Amino acid sequence: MARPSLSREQIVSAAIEVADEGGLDAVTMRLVGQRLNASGMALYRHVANREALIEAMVDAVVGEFAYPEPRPPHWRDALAALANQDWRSYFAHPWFLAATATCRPVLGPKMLAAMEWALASFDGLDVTALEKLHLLSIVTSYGQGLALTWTQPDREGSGQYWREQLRGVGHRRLEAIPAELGDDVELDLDRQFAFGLERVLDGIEMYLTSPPARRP
Amino acid sequence: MARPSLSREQIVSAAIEVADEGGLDAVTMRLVGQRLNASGMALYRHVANREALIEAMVDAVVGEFAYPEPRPPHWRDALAALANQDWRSYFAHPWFLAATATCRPVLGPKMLAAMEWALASFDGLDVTALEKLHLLSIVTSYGQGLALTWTQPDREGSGQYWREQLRGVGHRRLEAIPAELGDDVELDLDRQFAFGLERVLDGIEMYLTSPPARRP
DNA sequence: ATCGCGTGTTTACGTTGTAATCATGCTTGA
DNA sequence: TCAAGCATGATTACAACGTAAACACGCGAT
Repeated sequence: MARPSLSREQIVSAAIEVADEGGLDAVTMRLVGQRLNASGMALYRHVANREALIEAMVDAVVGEFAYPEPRPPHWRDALAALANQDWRSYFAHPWFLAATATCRPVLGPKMLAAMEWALASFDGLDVTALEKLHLLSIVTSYGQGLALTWTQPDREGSGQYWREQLRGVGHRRLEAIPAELGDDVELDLDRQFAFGLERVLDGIEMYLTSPPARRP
Repeated sequence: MARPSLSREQIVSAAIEVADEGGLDAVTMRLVGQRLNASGMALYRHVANREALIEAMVDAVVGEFAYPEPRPPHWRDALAALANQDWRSYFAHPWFLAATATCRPVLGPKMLAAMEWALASFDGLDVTALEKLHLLSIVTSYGQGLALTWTQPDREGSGQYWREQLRGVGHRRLEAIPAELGDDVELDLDRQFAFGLERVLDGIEMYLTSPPARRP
């Protein structure tokens, strides 16, 4: 058979590059193909359709940076490392959360490996497997939710947009919000994430250290 | 002038109906217009473009259900009410989070009113305005993050999809996940949310009851 | 050598967002 | 009362999209 000049990984990598530069809307079959000196239709030999391509992109990003090995022995350090890792990924690929919100959940091999790493953080603690899953999803959900709102605007006006919004409208209506908030919204974002992460981990720790008999 | 037969609110409402039935992709200028017995181009007299329409849809949903008045006196009850309210909205309009992930953040009048309600929950506590904002965003982020993954798949196979994924692949690779997990994933979702919410609120309470001098 | 099939290309079609242009009829100044 | 003006919606048109269908090519097996 004619030896293939395109591979699925090549295509997914090229698509990720396109998305990093131009956003999810720029991930066009023709554009991704063009980056590989191929026609847009060539991609369909390796990918079912555009949606499947985006799912593959999501799974590729999940496995792009591996969690630290060996895993920190204490569950709190492990979950903090995981949360920070995910957080960086969301901003390295601002289209990522929009992709997970649009396509149906991806449970690819990379995602499974990540879950395996994460769930093992609770090894040795007196919790059921289902509780492990729920506690883990608290951390990941918090990070995803916070990043969801803030990964998008960076593409254009960045802080400018928020400064106008908060100053113009908010200053009159929301006396509770300090006026200087708009200034360093993006610089504070990492700090805000770290702050909230500690609260979330506190809540989990409170549960883990409570007597199992008193748990709901 | 010819009296308008279309209003901006009508258009936004029709678009929300279309999205509820067919998802965000179904929100087409022509389709929304058709629901109002109008051409697709007619919408452009009241809405800048499709993206602005979706932003208007987001703000409309934010204000669709008001938070309970009067606000529960204890901050924990107020935040729990807020979180449950948002949670219901995400599933009433499964396209909502995908819209916020795609468009840039919406800070419309409804959103500002909601933030005002929420921030007042912390009145009387010894926290700065910025801390109020951060604590609030922990709760909202957690809810958004958890819903982000789970509002999408319901459109098609629902639990079927997860059952296959978890059973087929996960059963071999993820011994930590109980096999019966896939059965009642969706029924347990509300319970999972409530469980995580209590952990998050515990973490916030731990912060609020700690001496202000020892806070970071 | 030749057959078959895996690979990429070309062409084509329906749908999308939206710019440009037109048709219409209410509102307003005289 | 009546003509002008303009806001509103309809029509037309176009580039770009996803992708189905048909094609051309060339290596592996026979």
